[in-house]
Amino acid sequence: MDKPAARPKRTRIQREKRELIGEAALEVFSQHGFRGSTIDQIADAAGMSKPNLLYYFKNKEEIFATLIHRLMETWLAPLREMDAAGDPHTEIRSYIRRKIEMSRDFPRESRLFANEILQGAPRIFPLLEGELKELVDEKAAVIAEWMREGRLKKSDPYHFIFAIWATTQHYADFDVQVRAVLGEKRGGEGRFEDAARFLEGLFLA
Amino acid sequence: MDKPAARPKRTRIQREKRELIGEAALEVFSQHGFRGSTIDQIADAAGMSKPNLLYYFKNKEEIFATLIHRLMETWLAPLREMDAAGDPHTEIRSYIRRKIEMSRDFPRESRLFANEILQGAPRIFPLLEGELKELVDEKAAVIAEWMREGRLKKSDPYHFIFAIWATTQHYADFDVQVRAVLGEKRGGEGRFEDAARFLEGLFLA
DNA sequence: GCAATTTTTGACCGTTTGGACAAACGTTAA
DNA sequence: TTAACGTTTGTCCAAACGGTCAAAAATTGC
Repeated sequence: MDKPAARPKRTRIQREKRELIGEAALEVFSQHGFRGSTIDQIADAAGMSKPNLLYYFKNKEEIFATLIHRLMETWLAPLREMDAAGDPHTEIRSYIRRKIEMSRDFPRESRLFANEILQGAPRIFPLLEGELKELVDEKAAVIAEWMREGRLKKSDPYHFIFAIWATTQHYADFDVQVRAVLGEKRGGEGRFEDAARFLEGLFLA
Repeated sequence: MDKPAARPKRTRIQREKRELIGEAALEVFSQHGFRGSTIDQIADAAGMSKPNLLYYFKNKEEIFATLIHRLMETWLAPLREMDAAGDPHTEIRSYIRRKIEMSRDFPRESRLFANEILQGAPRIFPLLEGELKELVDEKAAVIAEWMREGRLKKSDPYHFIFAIWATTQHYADFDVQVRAVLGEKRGGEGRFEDAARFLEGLFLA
């Protein structure tokens, strides 16, 4: 209904190079934002010349759009996995764990996403209103049901989800600040484990 | 010890114009980030020409630096006000309230700050390690003491503070997303009040 | 082995941007 | 009135940037 999205047939090299460029672009974009990044920087990071890169992507905008759309899927996956038939505490705990793991393992993706939202989500607003809202509506209903059944402490399911997002992504997006405040001793690798434990206690009181 | 900071004597016009430029720069920088903003945009927003603006500020960097340093004070004020002698629940509740009010009333400041941290805090890292860390160390000790006395549910005081920061600032920084998900009905002005109530319940369980 | 196709490169272009500068304008106070 | 000082503007520049293009080089399919 939306778009046939006539999948362009790609050669092996095209697939590989687009992948390589995506990786390089993620590195650069997540550090400097869209406007702060240059095609030259990305080309450098990908080990190729600018015109060569532009042979694989029409322009800077298209690189960014491709990245962020791919990202959205990864990003929503953990929430999708939340199972209405499962045990509420187990489900919530797993969700928090997975989100913290994503902050630990994919901080660049998290920052790229944060950057886009901060700027007003110019490129993905339709997805927020559409796909994201639908998913959250669905899961909020699940949580609300759990609360009604007395299997989870009553509160606002939407703000409950927001709070999980905010706290878990904080450890990727505000990493510098977290490490600066925790200092040498507690700012090491263990901080994600500490965070996960704290958040489980907070949300599953 | 640090810098005599020989306060430059300014004329009335200089004070007024620098203020005007600061306001305009906040508007522009918070929307597009540092690299995404141009001096021309800021000059336009301030209703003056580019060379005129550069008569009041040496360069783009200095405008940004001035803004973000001024901002830090405002930002830390609510935490500073947390009183060790007060009632723990009242103090925490007030802190959350104040932070939510800041997200509602000064979203541009919040986004500017978030942007800076996201990029790795290139301009304010020393402040994070210094002033901010000291303040948090102090208040974390206060909270830890409250917990030891059994006047507040036990948890990690540092992550407790992080969680308050993350959740409250979320409503400024991720505003577009929050509104997109909540939709027409719940995404109106009332969302801050809803958030405040939810967060009080979450942190003061 | 060779022609067709895909990939890579260097040179180039128009625009945007941060910033410099000198000249003009306005204000103040002796 | 006038000299000194503060403010504003138009013009200009060099660098950075996004993107094009034609031609060279490499790869692929027969």
